[in-house]
Amino acid sequence: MVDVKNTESKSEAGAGPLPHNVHSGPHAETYQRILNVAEGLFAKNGFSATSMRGITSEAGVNLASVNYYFGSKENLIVQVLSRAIRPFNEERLSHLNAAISKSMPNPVPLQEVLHALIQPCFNMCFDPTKQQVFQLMGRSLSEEGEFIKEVVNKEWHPILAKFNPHLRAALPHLTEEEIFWRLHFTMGAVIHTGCHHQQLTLMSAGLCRPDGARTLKQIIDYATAGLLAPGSK
Amino acid sequence: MVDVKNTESKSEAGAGPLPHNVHSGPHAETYQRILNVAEGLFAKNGFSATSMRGITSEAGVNLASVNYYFGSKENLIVQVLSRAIRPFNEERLSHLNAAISKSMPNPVPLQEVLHALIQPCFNMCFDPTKQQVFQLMGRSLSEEGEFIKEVVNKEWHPILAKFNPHLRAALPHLTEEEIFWRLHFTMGAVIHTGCHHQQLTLMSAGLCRPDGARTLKQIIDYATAGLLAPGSK
DNA sequence: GTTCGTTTCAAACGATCGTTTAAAAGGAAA
DNA sequence: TTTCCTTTTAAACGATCGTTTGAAACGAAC
Repeated sequence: MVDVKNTESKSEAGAGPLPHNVHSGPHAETYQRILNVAEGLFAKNGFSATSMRGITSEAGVNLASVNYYFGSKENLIVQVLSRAIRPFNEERLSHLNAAISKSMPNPVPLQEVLHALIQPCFNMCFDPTKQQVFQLMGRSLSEEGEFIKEVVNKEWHPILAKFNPHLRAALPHLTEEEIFWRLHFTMGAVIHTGCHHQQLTLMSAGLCRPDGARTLKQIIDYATAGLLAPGSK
Repeated sequence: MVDVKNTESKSEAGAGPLPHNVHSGPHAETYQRILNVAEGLFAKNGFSATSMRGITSEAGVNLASVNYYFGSKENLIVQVLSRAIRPFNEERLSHLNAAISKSMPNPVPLQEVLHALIQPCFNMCFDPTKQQVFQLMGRSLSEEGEFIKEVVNKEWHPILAKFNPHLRAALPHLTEEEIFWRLHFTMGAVIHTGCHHQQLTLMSAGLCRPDGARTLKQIIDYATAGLLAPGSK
């Protein structure tokens, strides 16, 4: 048996999604199955309300498998979050790079910067096979446990660094501080809409029936105007 | 002993904050102490991560007191939420009514409608003695348990009904559907900012140091422009 | 077939959960 | 003081929690 206790419990998880254990062979199936089921249950019910027994029974694996592969529930949460966020942020970056190439040598239009930032959100949260991932991210901001926010912030930071200069170029009338404010508002609108769009349907008595394309257009129109509003500069 | 089991467990909680038990006398102290402590712990750690033992020990009351006065943890959550939301929404309405009187017979300017809707949020979440309440409301949208969302929606509905005609009057260029979309975006920005403003400080590396007044001005500028953006009408 | 490292398994660990119970304590009315 | 109802209390209920254990099952190497 592999000794799992020598590994740091507060594991920094190293550079990426590396499993808690060194494992090779057919185990990959169990490992991945746990990740997939955990992602769905965490998204649906929250972290603390999801039990390891709920995960393992739905995944059809033994209860001890989670601690065998991930060491602890806390580390499982970190792995689930990291895996969920990564491809999502990669899509943002590839959209932005495409927009940069297309606009070269001119600055990227604001709408296209916003599109690259936001489109992956709604592409995800209206896809029945992936919507749980976005719910998961929205939930992770409100959930107890500081280590959860750390994961989200760690993944968000390089995205911000890449988008920031293009926002500054597109919004020369704003101070850097104002850009941060309005970007924060925009992300709030995106996250809230992505996670709670059923509330919009409810509030409008069915008048608004959000889907990916319509939601994207509506929020880009709104955010573009909000960001372009006069600043103090 | 009062028989508590004949009362409906899935209690609709009647018309308001009425306690689970009919009680009169000095008990009010225990009852209120539970509500106050529960509010703080729910806000800080979430509903399912907060235990009854944690509540009662911090409140200095007996463990059984919660079930005696509230019947169940679920009903305690409902009571805490309802009590927290009510004065907050009353402040919104009184601000709106003041703005109506001032503008009479002209329509209320959009900025003032937004001010009435938003100001109580930031008045609350930057007040150290009340900030937990807003965190609680933001959390309640993401938390497991459908009954939680029901409470929030029930309290939100009359607010929407009262504000809606003034939004329509101030935004004649938008369809009703578009107004709902953009109002939803605005509330997303408000809730996200109110609940996670420390993330803004982090993201801006300390450049943005939100306080009630500054946050209010920034978000009203942003949301006004977003709502006034051209529509499809 | 035997060996050895990996993975799975059933079972149990101690801890904590929300809730219930029956008795004790308290306090006003008689 | 006695009565009656309200409130508080300590203790226990069964259930579930995350985690650990040691043995069984598996699969390649020899």
